[in-house]
Amino acid sequence: MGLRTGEVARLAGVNVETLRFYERTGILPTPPRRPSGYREYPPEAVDLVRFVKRAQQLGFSLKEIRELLALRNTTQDAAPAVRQLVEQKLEEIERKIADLRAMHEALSQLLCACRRKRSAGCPIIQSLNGNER
Amino acid sequence: MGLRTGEVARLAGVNVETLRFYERTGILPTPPRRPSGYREYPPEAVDLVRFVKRAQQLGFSLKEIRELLALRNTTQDAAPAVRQLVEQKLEEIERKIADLRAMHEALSQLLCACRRKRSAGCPIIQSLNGNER
DNA sequence: CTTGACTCCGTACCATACTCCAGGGTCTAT
DNA sequence: ATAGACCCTGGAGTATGGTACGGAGTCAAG
Repeated sequence: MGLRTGEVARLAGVNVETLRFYERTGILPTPPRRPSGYREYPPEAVDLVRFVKRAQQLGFSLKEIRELLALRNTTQDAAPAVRQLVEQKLEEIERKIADLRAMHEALSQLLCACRRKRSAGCPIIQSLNGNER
Repeated sequence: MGLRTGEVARLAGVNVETLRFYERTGILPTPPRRPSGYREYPPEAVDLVRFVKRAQQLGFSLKEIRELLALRNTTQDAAPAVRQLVEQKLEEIERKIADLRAMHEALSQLLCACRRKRSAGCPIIQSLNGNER
């Protein structure tokens, strides 16, 4: 009563080959197999794949996503190194949110046709123009 | 008194080749040239490249970024098609912000070690588990 | 017990976004 | 006037993230 590749793929909105690719590259854990060799995924596999897809849309690479996923198994008494990684990721996320907000603002401005005072530059570009990073 | 490729590249934190690549693929406008053939970039070119880099970190492809950049020249009386594109982008941005916030929440939870009641699943994965998109 | 849909594997191929030459010209400081 | 740092071009090469394919086995329904 596990899911087969085709079912997981359909439910998660990806190609079957993508599942194999994720397995090969360590994003997806290797699922148990039937005697026939067929993979039998637990239902959580679908959530996992959806997570990966969303995280990609947020600009995270598969490598980074692997790191994020590794944090799942972090015990409450996480090693300081892990805590540090999490803190770093939190900052990164905060930066992304700030950037997206600035971009949102710029686009809104553009939309509401509230033509700014002959602005000295394009608002869209200036939106993500924050000081060095 | 324009900037040369090396200067723009250094200031924007990219490779010189990347500038040429962006020019070839229509991300950067072709800059004026000296008689010698050397490119002379206006200072805004640096902002432009930085914008591209940031937008990429937010999960936008160069194709999408080209579209965003095209919106710069949108007049206040933008065609309805353009307005629609902007609205669409705004929604996309809102979704990304929501996803990032969820991710932030999940990671924070993990960090403060406030071990949840034997949660039925991993908070990180569940963070981006929102209903179909 | 066969048909049609599905799965397996390995390998090759693809698109995107760079990145690196080679072989040559330019610029400026000494 | 020449060294050393920089720029030019076209084209090949690389990394990432898949996608496609061929040949073979599996499985449920009729």
